[in-house]
Amino acid sequence: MTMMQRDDGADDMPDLWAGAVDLGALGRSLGFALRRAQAAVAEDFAARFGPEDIRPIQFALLTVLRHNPGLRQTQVSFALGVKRTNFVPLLDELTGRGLAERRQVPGDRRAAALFLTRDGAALLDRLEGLARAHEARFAARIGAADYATLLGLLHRVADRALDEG
Amino acid sequence: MTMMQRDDGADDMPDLWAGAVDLGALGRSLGFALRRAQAAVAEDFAARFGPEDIRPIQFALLTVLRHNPGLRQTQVSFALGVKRTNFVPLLDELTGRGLAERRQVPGDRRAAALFLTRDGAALLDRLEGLARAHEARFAARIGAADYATLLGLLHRVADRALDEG
DNA sequence: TATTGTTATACTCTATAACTATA
DNA sequence: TATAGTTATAGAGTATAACAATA
Repeated sequence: MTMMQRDDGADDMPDLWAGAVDLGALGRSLGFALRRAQAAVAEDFAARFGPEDIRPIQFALLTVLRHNPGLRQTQVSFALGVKRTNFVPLLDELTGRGLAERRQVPGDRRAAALFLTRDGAALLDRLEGLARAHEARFAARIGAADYATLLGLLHRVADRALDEG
Repeated sequence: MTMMQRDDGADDMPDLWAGAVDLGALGRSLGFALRRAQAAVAEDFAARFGPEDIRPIQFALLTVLRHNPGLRQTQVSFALGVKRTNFVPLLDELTGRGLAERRQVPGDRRAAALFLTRDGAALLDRLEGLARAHEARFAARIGAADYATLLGLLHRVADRALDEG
């Protein structure tokens, strides 16, 4: 129950103490609510995928490659919301670990088509089990119906209408 | 309508192209949905608060100081979900700009009590108008009722039950 | 001994500019 | 001229370890 720090270096960030503080308008801030939810989800993800040494964006990349073998680098980076310039080292790490690979594109010698390797596919098989448990945790926390509602609302927030600024 | 890059350095990360790619299980991933929503909200925040040179966490800090004058550094950092070690330079920047200040605590010479300065309060008055417009944009995007629902669901995701791992 | 604030440091994420080799 | 991928770099965000002053 105590929210004290562990002796030395390692802090923790107790969401529990926050209750004692008046957050004012932050309580009605979408950005702040997203931040808190992100932290909770990221913590659970790290606990499950950490032993496999896989971060969220890496899992997302492997998943996109499985469902879209042969996509160009730029297409994948855009789908993930990662600038193509930052995508390079991200992909490099996975290719370096033998999980993904670049292949030449017949018609265009500039382009690289991306594929999962056999090892990458095998790893992803295992990761998908972790992912299901990860999602299930939050579905259980707020209820399956609200979980589905939440996913839909988040995507509606992200999918800006074309007539908006 | 084109999602081409602007000539040179500046990429953009078109969420629109993502539709052409099969995201597979990512479509049912809470973390990925949070990431997309975060990006949309952060973009709007930056457009509005950028001219004031205020980032989300800085606005959050100013807001907490207004509603809780005299709190200790550690309490504020915990309320914001920022480790106290990372909180130091964050607060330093605001005190350096004359927006917040540390004061001595009578009973404890280790501690620092935090307050908004007059300038900080004046700035926050203006920022709160920007914040209202910022929130209103997303309330309008998905509807006021769904916006309220979304806020509630996000906080339920973050507020872990005590009997959970 | 424990806590408050602090420094130093490292790693990840994100962003811009500019380059190369192709087209 | 424009595009695909790349490099270099800088700014934030976040993490751990360890210290001084004080309790």
